Amino acid sequence: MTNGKKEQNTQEFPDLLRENGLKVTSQRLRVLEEITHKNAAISQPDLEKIVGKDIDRVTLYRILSSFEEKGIVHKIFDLNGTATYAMCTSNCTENHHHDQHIHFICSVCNSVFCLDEVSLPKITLPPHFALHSLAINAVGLCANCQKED
Amino acid sequence: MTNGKKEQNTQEFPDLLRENGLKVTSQRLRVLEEITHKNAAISQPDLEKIVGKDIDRVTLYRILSSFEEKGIVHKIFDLNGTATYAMCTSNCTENHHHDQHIHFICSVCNSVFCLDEVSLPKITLPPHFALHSLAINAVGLCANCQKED
DNA sequence: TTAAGTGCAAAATCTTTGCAAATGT
DNA sequence: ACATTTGCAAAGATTTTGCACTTAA
Repeated sequence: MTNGKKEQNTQEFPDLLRENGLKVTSQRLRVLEEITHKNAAISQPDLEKIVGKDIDRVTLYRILSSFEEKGIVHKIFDLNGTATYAMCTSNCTENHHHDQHIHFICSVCNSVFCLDEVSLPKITLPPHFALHSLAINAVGLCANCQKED
Repeated sequence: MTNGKKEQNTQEFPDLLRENGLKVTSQRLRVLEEITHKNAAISQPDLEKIVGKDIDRVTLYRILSSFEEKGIVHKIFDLNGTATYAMCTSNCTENHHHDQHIHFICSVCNSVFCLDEVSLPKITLPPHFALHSLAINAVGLCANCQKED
């Protein structure tokens, strides 16, 4: 189980931004750090709490949507419909995401984990439905919350 | 492909409400009609447009959340994170939903379909994850939007 | 130097809360 | 008659927009 991060250390963030035609700013680096910091996807509200002292709320919105647009991060909605963000693993390009992995959402702590190593099932749809991608959310108890039962 | 409705005609709505300890009001009947009317789940904003003249926005919020709480409808988030609602098929009780079917979300018209007849795949999670339920969203083109390509 | 990015103010939405009036049983 | 439900007003939260100032390249 990973956070989907590309085994990339902090050093690589400026390159990541440049590759995507984005200027390297302290705010963007900070957001990248926070997103990769946790073992799970991070919600917009949580991000806001963490960086809110340093980064304007509006700027955060704009940074996150530009990251998503460029394929740097992907956006998952948790059980409450709250947007959460995780790094894209690979192959994600502008307006074309390949976040084809299962997400695990803990029903207790609401954490979102990207399960890159679990393979996607084959789904057969009824006639006249053309499948482009699958978004699978497995809901249950994460390791941490099981302990506390 | 169905809307998840229990083959129930309009006549049965009052019973459905009574069974769930809810009073039969014209507003609630109206919302039930609209939710079962379409072949797909309906979003809160769309519902609001349709019934907005007759039902207060706040009342709509309260009706939808009471329906969800009682297990009359279930809530799915579409690709934009917008709440959409569809009838529960069966076995849904207060605070315990069994909407264990795949949802198909059209990336063009954003419609959400409940695919009751598609069986759920088996997913094997990494150690220390306890699975409770699967929420699978298949994204692609629905029959209508394929025609218009 | 200059195009892109940021912060602040303000607008536009979306969602919740409190309470008096209306309604179903 | 009485508990629920509704509508309205208002508060609170979230998200977007416009614009002047700042910053990276």
